Amino acid sequence: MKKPAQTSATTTDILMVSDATLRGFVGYHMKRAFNVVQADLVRTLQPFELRMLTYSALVLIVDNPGLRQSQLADAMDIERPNLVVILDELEGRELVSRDRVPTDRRAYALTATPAGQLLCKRAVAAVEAHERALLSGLDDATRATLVAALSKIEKSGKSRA
Amino acid sequence: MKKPAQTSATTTDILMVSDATLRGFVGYHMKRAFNVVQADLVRTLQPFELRMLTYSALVLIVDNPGLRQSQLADAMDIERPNLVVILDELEGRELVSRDRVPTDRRAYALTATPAGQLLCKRAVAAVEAHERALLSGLDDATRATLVAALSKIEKSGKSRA
DNA sequence: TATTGTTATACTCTATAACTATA
DNA sequence: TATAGTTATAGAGTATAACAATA
Repeated sequence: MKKPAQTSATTTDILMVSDATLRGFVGYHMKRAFNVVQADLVRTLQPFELRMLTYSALVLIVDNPGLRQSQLADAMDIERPNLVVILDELEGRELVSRDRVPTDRRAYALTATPAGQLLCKRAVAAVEAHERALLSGLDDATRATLVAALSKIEKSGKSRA
Repeated sequence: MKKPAQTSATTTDILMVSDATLRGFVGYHMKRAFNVVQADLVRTLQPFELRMLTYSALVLIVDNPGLRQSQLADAMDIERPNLVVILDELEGRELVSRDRVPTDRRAYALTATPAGQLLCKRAVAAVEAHERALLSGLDDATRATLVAALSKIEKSGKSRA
Protein backbone atom coordinates (compact mmCIF):
# COMPACT_ATOMS: atom_id res chain seq x y z
CA MET A 1 0.00 0.00 0.00
CA LYS A 2 2.68 2.49 -1.03
CA LYS A 3 1.69 6.09 -1.59
CA PRO A 4 1.99 7.51 -5.12
CA ALA A 5 5.39 8.91 -5.96
CA GLN A 6 6.27 12.48 -5.04
CA THR A 7 4.49 15.02 -7.19
CA SER A 8 7.84 16.67 -7.84
CA ALA A 9 8.73 13.75 -10.11
CA THR A 10 9.02 14.57 -13.79
CA THR A 11 6.49 13.33 -16.30
CA THR A 12 8.99 10.82 -17.70
CA ASP A 13 8.56 8.83 -14.50
CA ILE A 14 6.19 5.93 -14.67
CA LEU A 15 3.81 5.95 -11.75
CA MET A 16 4.40 2.93 -9.60
CA VAL A 17 0.82 1.75 -9.34
CA SER A 18 0.92 0.20 -5.95
CA ASP A 19 -2.06 -2.06 -5.57
CA ALA A 20 -2.80 -5.71 -5.23
CA THR A 21 -6.04 -5.29 -7.10
CA LEU A 22 -4.96 -4.39 -10.61
CA ARG A 23 -1.92 -6.64 -10.54
CA GLY A 24 -4.23 -9.61 -10.80
CA PHE A 25 -6.44 -7.88 -13.36
CA VAL A 26 -5.47 -9.61 -16.58
CA GLY A 27 -7.62 -7.28 -18.71
CA TYR A 28 -5.52 -4.33 -17.56
CA HIS A 29 -2.25 -5.93 -18.62
CA MET A 30 -3.78 -7.24 -21.80
CA LYS A 31 -4.91 -3.78 -22.76
CA ARG A 32 -1.58 -2.15 -22.05
CA ALA A 33 0.38 -4.85 -23.86
CA PHE A 34 -2.01 -4.70 -26.80
CA ASN A 35 -1.59 -0.93 -26.94
CA VAL A 36 2.17 -1.37 -27.22
CA VAL A 37 1.91 -4.02 -29.92
CA GLN A 38 -0.70 -1.99 -31.79
CA ALA A 39 1.38 1.21 -31.63
CA ASP A 40 4.42 -0.65 -32.93
CA LEU A 41 2.31 -2.16 -35.68
CA VAL A 42 0.96 1.21 -36.75
CA ARG A 43 4.50 2.56 -37.08
CA THR A 44 5.66 -0.55 -38.91
CA LEU A 45 2.80 -0.50 -41.40
CA GLN A 46 2.87 3.23 -42.08
CA PRO A 47 5.39 2.97 -44.96
CA PHE A 48 3.03 0.52 -46.66
CA GLU A 49 0.00 2.73 -46.05
CA LEU A 50 -1.65 -0.13 -44.19
CA ARG A 51 -3.36 -0.25 -40.80
CA MET A 52 -3.78 -3.30 -38.60
CA LEU A 53 -7.18 -4.04 -40.13
CA THR A 54 -6.18 -3.58 -43.76
CA TYR A 55 -3.01 -5.57 -43.08
CA SER A 56 -4.88 -8.48 -41.47
CA ALA A 57 -7.40 -8.54 -44.28
CA LEU A 58 -4.72 -8.50 -46.95
CA VAL A 59 -2.68 -11.29 -45.34
CA LEU A 60 -5.74 -13.47 -44.87
CA ILE A 61 -6.85 -12.98 -48.47
CA VAL A 62 -3.38 -13.73 -49.83
CA ASP A 63 -3.17 -16.90 -47.78
CA ASN A 64 -6.76 -17.97 -48.36
CA PRO A 65 -7.66 -17.06 -51.94
CA GLY A 66 -11.34 -17.35 -52.79
CA LEU A 67 -12.35 -16.40 -49.26
CA ARG A 68 -15.80 -14.86 -48.93
CA GLN A 69 -16.43 -11.63 -47.03
CA SER A 70 -18.45 -13.19 -44.24
CA GLN A 71 -15.69 -15.75 -43.68
CA LEU A 72 -13.08 -13.02 -43.60
CA ALA A 73 -15.13 -11.00 -41.14
CA ASP A 74 -15.35 -14.08 -38.91
CA ALA A 75 -11.62 -14.68 -39.15
CA MET A 76 -10.91 -11.05 -38.31
CA ASP A 77 -13.46 -11.04 -35.52
CA ILE A 78 -15.25 -7.96 -36.85
CA GLU A 79 -18.79 -7.34 -38.05
CA ARG A 80 -19.56 -7.65 -41.75
CA PRO A 81 -20.48 -4.00 -42.21
CA ASN A 82 -17.11 -2.91 -40.89
CA LEU A 83 -15.30 -5.08 -43.40
CA VAL A 84 -16.87 -3.31 -46.35
CA VAL A 85 -14.87 -0.09 -46.03
CA ILE A 86 -11.68 -2.05 -45.45
CA LEU A 87 -12.19 -3.95 -48.69
CA ASP A 88 -13.24 -0.79 -50.50
CA GLU A 89 -9.87 0.64 -49.57
CA LEU A 90 -7.88 -2.44 -50.59
CA GLU A 91 -9.86 -2.79 -53.82
CA GLY A 92 -9.48 0.92 -54.60
CA ARG A 93 -5.73 0.51 -54.34
CA GLU A 94 -6.00 -2.55 -56.60
CA LEU A 95 -4.45 -4.83 -54.00
CA VAL A 96 -7.50 -7.08 -53.82
CA SER A 97 -10.39 -7.92 -56.11
CA ARG A 98 -13.98 -8.92 -55.42
CA ASP A 99 -15.27 -11.48 -57.93
CA ARG A 100 -18.79 -12.88 -58.10
CA VAL A 101 -19.05 -16.52 -57.09
CA PRO A 102 -20.82 -18.30 -60.01
CA THR A 103 -22.51 -20.85 -57.75
CA ASP A 104 -23.83 -18.19 -55.37
CA ARG A 105 -24.31 -14.83 -56.99
CA ARG A 106 -24.84 -13.13 -53.63
CA ALA A 107 -21.26 -13.77 -52.56
CA TYR A 108 -17.88 -12.36 -53.54
CA ALA A 109 -14.68 -14.40 -53.77
CA LEU A 110 -11.73 -12.39 -52.55
CA THR A 111 -8.32 -12.68 -54.19
CA ALA A 112 -5.17 -10.60 -54.01
CA THR A 113 -3.77 -8.99 -57.14
CA PRO A 114 -0.06 -9.44 -57.96
CA ALA A 115 0.50 -5.96 -56.50
CA GLY A 116 -1.37 -7.02 -53.36
CA GLN A 117 0.70 -10.15 -53.04
CA LEU A 118 3.92 -8.20 -53.38
CA LEU A 119 2.92 -5.57 -50.85
CA CYS A 120 1.76 -8.31 -48.49
CA LYS A 121 5.07 -10.12 -48.72
CA ARG A 122 7.04 -7.00 -47.89
CA ALA A 123 4.68 -5.92 -45.11
CA VAL A 124 4.75 -9.36 -43.51
CA ALA A 125 8.55 -9.31 -43.48
CA ALA A 126 8.52 -5.91 -41.81
CA VAL A 127 5.95 -6.95 -39.21
CA GLU A 128 7.83 -10.15 -38.43
CA ALA A 129 11.03 -8.22 -37.89
CA HIS A 130 9.30 -5.71 -35.63
CA GLU A 131 7.53 -8.38 -33.61
CA ARG A 132 10.79 -10.25 -33.14
CA ALA A 133 12.32 -7.07 -31.75
CA LEU A 134 9.30 -6.36 -29.59
CA LEU A 135 9.33 -9.87 -28.12
CA SER A 136 13.10 -10.16 -27.85
CA GLY A 137 12.81 -10.04 -24.06
CA LEU A 138 10.92 -13.33 -24.06
CA ASP A 139 12.53 -16.70 -24.66
CA ASP A 140 11.02 -19.13 -27.15
CA ALA A 141 9.19 -21.19 -24.55
CA THR A 142 7.60 -18.11 -22.99
CA ARG A 143 6.59 -16.80 -26.40
CA ALA A 144 4.96 -20.14 -27.25
CA THR A 145 3.16 -20.20 -23.91
CA LEU A 146 1.95 -16.64 -24.49
CA VAL A 147 0.47 -17.40 -27.91
CA ALA A 148 -1.07 -20.65 -26.68
CA ALA A 149 -2.63 -18.88 -23.69
CA LEU A 150 -4.02 -16.11 -25.87
CA SER A 151 -5.50 -18.68 -28.25
CA LYS A 152 -7.16 -20.51 -25.38
CA ILE A 153 -8.69 -17.27 -24.12
CA GLU A 154 -9.98 -16.56 -27.64
CA LYS A 155 -11.69 -19.91 -27.72
CA SER A 156 -13.16 -19.68 -24.26
CA GLY A 157 -14.77 -16.46 -25.45
CA LYS A 158 -16.22 -18.13 -28.54
CA SER A 159 -17.69 -20.94 -26.47
CA ARG A 160 -19.64 -18.56 -24.25
CA ALA A 161 -20.84 -16.33 -27.10
CA MET B 1 -2.23 -24.30 -47.35
CA LYS B 2 -5.71 -25.71 -46.88
CA LYS B 3 -8.55 -24.17 -48.82
CA PRO B 4 -11.28 -22.36 -46.85
CA ALA B 5 -14.10 -24.56 -45.65
CA GLN B 6 -16.99 -25.36 -47.96
CA THR B 7 -19.31 -22.41 -48.49
CA SER B 8 -22.19 -24.66 -47.56
CA ALA B 9 -21.05 -24.47 -43.94
CA THR B 10 -23.37 -22.65 -41.58
CA THR B 11 -22.42 -19.32 -40.06
CA THR B 12 -21.87 -20.94 -36.66
CA ASP B 13 -18.74 -22.54 -38.07
CA ILE B 14 -15.50 -20.85 -37.29
CA LEU B 15 -13.34 -20.47 -40.35
CA MET B 16 -10.19 -22.49 -39.98
CA VAL B 17 -7.72 -19.82 -41.02
CA SER B 18 -5.07 -21.95 -42.53
CA ASP B 19 -1.91 -19.95 -42.79
CA ALA B 20 1.56 -19.99 -41.35
CA THR B 21 1.71 -16.21 -41.51
CA LEU B 22 -0.89 -15.11 -38.99
CA ARG B 23 -0.14 -17.94 -36.58
CA GLY B 24 3.12 -16.22 -35.72
CA PHE B 25 1.47 -12.79 -35.67
CA VAL B 26 1.21 -12.07 -31.96
CA GLY B 27 -0.74 -8.85 -32.52
CA TYR B 28 -3.53 -10.86 -34.13
CA HIS B 29 -3.91 -13.20 -31.17
CA MET B 30 -3.50 -10.37 -28.72
CA LYS B 31 -6.32 -8.47 -30.33
CA ARG B 32 -8.69 -11.42 -30.41
CA ALA B 33 -7.93 -12.42 -26.83
CA PHE B 34 -8.30 -8.82 -25.69
CA ASN B 35 -11.65 -8.59 -27.45
CA VAL B 36 -12.85 -11.62 -25.51
CA VAL B 37 -11.64 -10.28 -22.18
CA GLN B 38 -13.04 -6.85 -22.95
CA ALA B 39 -16.44 -8.24 -23.96
CA ASP B 40 -16.61 -10.29 -20.77
CA LEU B 41 -15.63 -7.24 -18.77
CA VAL B 42 -18.34 -5.11 -20.35
CA ARG B 43 -20.96 -7.68 -19.39
CA THR B 44 -19.55 -8.04 -15.89
CA LEU B 45 -19.48 -4.31 -15.24
CA GLN B 46 -22.87 -3.52 -16.73
CA PRO B 47 -24.78 -4.06 -13.45
CA PHE B 48 -22.49 -1.49 -11.82
CA GLU B 49 -22.92 0.96 -14.70
CA LEU B 50 -19.16 0.95 -15.19
CA ARG B 51 -17.04 0.50 -18.32
CA MET B 52 -13.48 -0.76 -18.45
CA LEU B 53 -12.14 2.80 -18.31
CA THR B 54 -14.36 4.02 -15.48
CA TYR B 55 -13.67 0.78 -13.62
CA SER B 56 -9.89 1.09 -13.98
CA ALA B 57 -9.98 4.73 -12.91
CA LEU B 58 -12.12 3.97 -9.87
CA VAL B 59 -9.96 1.06 -8.72
CA LEU B 60 -6.76 3.06 -9.12
CA ILE B 61 -8.18 6.01 -7.19
CA VAL B 62 -9.44 3.80 -4.38
CA ASP B 63 -6.06 2.10 -4.10
CA ASN B 64 -4.02 5.26 -4.55
CA PRO B 65 -5.87 8.08 -2.77
CA GLY B 66 -4.53 11.54 -3.49
CA LEU B 67 -3.52 10.57 -7.03
CA ARG B 68 -3.33 13.43 -9.50
CA GLN B 69 -5.00 13.31 -12.89
CA SER B 70 -1.79 13.26 -14.89
CA GLN B 71 -0.53 10.35 -12.82
CA LEU B 72 -3.78 8.48 -13.28
CA ALA B 73 -3.68 9.07 -17.03
CA ASP B 74 -0.15 7.64 -17.08
CA ALA B 75 -1.21 4.61 -15.06
CA MET B 76 -4.17 4.03 -17.36
CA ASP B 77 -2.07 4.60 -20.45
CA ILE B 78 -4.43 7.20 -21.87
CA GLU B 79 -4.03 10.87 -22.75
CA ARG B 80 -4.97 13.49 -20.18
CA PRO B 81 -7.82 14.98 -22.21
CA ASN B 82 -9.51 11.60 -22.40
CA LEU B 83 -9.43 11.20 -18.66
CA VAL B 84 -11.47 14.34 -18.08
CA VAL B 85 -14.79 12.91 -19.25
CA ILE B 86 -14.16 9.70 -17.32
CA LEU B 87 -13.67 11.66 -14.11
CA ASP B 88 -16.63 13.93 -14.93
CA GLU B 89 -18.75 10.80 -15.02
CA LEU B 90 -17.37 9.33 -11.77
CA GLU B 91 -17.59 12.70 -10.03
CA GLY B 92 -21.12 13.27 -11.32
CA ARG B 93 -22.14 9.96 -9.76
CA GLU B 94 -20.40 11.05 -6.55
CA LEU B 95 -18.08 8.07 -6.57
CA VAL B 96 -14.95 10.21 -6.72
CA SER B 97 -14.04 13.76 -5.76
CA ARG B 98 -11.54 16.22 -7.18
CA ASP B 99 -9.90 18.35 -4.48
CA ARG B 100 -7.43 21.16 -5.01
CA VAL B 101 -3.89 20.37 -3.89
CA PRO B 102 -2.86 23.18 -1.50
CA THR B 103 0.80 22.99 -2.46
CA ASP B 104 0.08 23.10 -6.20
CA ARG B 105 -3.14 24.84 -7.02
CA ARG B 106 -3.05 23.66 -10.62
CA ALA B 107 -3.54 20.05 -9.62
CA TYR B 108 -6.41 17.99 -8.29
CA ALA B 109 -6.05 15.21 -5.72
CA LEU B 110 -8.39 12.36 -6.50
CA THR B 111 -10.13 10.41 -3.77
CA ALA B 112 -13.00 7.96 -3.74
CA THR B 113 -16.13 8.70 -1.74
CA PRO B 114 -17.51 6.02 0.59
CA ALA B 115 -20.04 5.18 -2.14
CA GLY B 116 -17.20 4.88 -4.63
CA GLN B 117 -15.27 2.60 -2.31
CA LEU B 118 -18.28 0.37 -1.80
CA LEU B 119 -19.07 0.14 -5.51
CA CYS B 120 -15.41 -0.52 -6.23
CA LYS B 121 -15.26 -3.36 -3.74
CA ARG B 122 -18.30 -5.06 -5.24
CA ALA B 123 -17.17 -4.51 -8.83
CA VAL B 124 -13.70 -5.88 -8.10
CA ALA B 125 -15.22 -9.02 -6.61
CA ALA B 126 -17.37 -9.51 -9.71
CA VAL B 127 -14.47 -8.92 -12.09
CA GLU B 128 -12.22 -11.31 -10.19
CA ALA B 129 -14.85 -14.01 -10.34
CA HIS B 130 -15.38 -13.50 -14.06
CA GLU B 131 -11.66 -13.47 -14.81
CA ARG B 132 -11.19 -16.65 -12.84
CA ALA B 133 -13.87 -18.28 -14.96
CA LEU B 134 -12.44 -16.87 -18.17
CA LEU B 135 -8.96 -18.15 -17.35
CA SER B 136 -10.06 -21.45 -15.87
CA GLY B 137 -8.57 -23.25 -18.87
CA LEU B 138 -5.09 -22.13 -17.85
CA ASP B 139 -3.14 -23.57 -14.94
CA ASP B 140 -1.53 -21.28 -12.39
CA ALA B 141 1.92 -21.43 -13.93
CA THR B 142 0.60 -20.56 -17.39
CA ARG B 143 -1.44 -17.70 -15.97
CA ALA B 144 1.61 -16.32 -14.19
CA THR B 145 3.70 -16.65 -17.35
CA LEU B 146 0.98 -14.87 -19.32
CA VAL B 147 0.82 -11.89 -16.98
CA ALA B 148 4.62 -11.69 -16.76
CA ALA B 149 4.96 -11.80 -20.53
CA LEU B 150 2.31 -9.10 -20.99
CA SER B 151 4.08 -6.91 -18.42
CA LYS B 152 7.38 -7.31 -20.23
CA ILE B 153 5.80 -6.32 -23.52
CA GLU B 154 4.31 -3.25 -21.82
CA LYS B 155 7.72 -2.21 -20.61
CA SER B 156 9.50 -2.83 -23.89
CA GLY B 157 6.97 -0.44 -25.41
CA LYS B 158 7.70 2.24 -22.83
CA SER B 159 11.43 1.98 -23.39
CA ARG B 160 11.11 2.68 -27.10
CA ALA B 161 8.61 5.52 -26.68
C1' DT C 1 8.88 29.12 -19.82
C1' DA C 2 6.68 24.82 -18.32
C1' DT C 3 2.88 22.17 -16.36
C1' DT C 4 -2.20 20.91 -14.84
C1' DG C 5 -6.41 20.40 -16.22
C1' DT C 6 -9.55 21.63 -19.84
C1' DT C 7 -12.00 22.33 -24.44
C1' DA C 8 -12.62 21.31 -29.06
C1' DT C 9 -12.01 18.30 -32.61
C1' DA C 10 -11.00 14.54 -35.66
C1' DC C 11 -10.01 9.91 -36.65
C1' DT C 12 -10.37 4.92 -35.97
C1' DC C 13 -12.75 0.98 -34.45
C1' DT C 14 -17.00 -1.12 -33.12
C1' DA C 15 -22.01 -2.37 -33.15
C1' DT C 16 -26.88 -2.47 -34.82
C1' DA C 17 -30.83 -1.97 -37.82
C1' DA C 18 -32.53 -1.96 -42.26
C1' DC C 19 -32.03 -2.30 -47.21
C1' DT C 20 -30.98 -5.14 -52.05
C1' DA C 21 -30.26 -9.01 -54.47
C1' DT C 22 -29.99 -13.33 -54.51
C1' DA C 23 -30.97 -18.18 -52.67
C1' DT D 1 -37.81 -17.35 -45.30
C1' DA D 2 -32.91 -16.86 -44.92
C1' DT D 3 -28.25 -15.30 -46.36
C1' DA D 4 -24.35 -12.06 -48.55
C1' DG D 5 -23.08 -7.80 -49.00
C1' DT D 6 -24.27 -3.06 -48.32
C1' DT D 7 -25.74 1.53 -46.28
C1' DA D 8 -26.41 4.57 -42.62
C1' DT D 9 -25.57 5.70 -38.18
C1' DA D 10 -24.30 5.91 -33.42
C1' DG D 11 -21.18 5.02 -29.85
C1' DA D 12 -16.74 4.14 -27.77
C1' DG D 13 -11.77 4.90 -27.55
C1' DT D 14 -7.80 7.51 -29.01
C1' DA D 15 -4.83 11.46 -30.36
C1' DT D 16 -3.41 16.38 -31.05
C1' DA D 17 -3.53 21.43 -30.70
C1' DA D 18 -4.59 25.27 -28.06
C1' DC D 19 -6.31 27.67 -23.99
C1' DA D 20 -6.59 29.48 -18.79
C1' DA D 21 -4.68 29.17 -14.36
C1' DT D 22 -0.73 28.36 -11.87
C1' DA D 23 4.16 27.26 -11.06
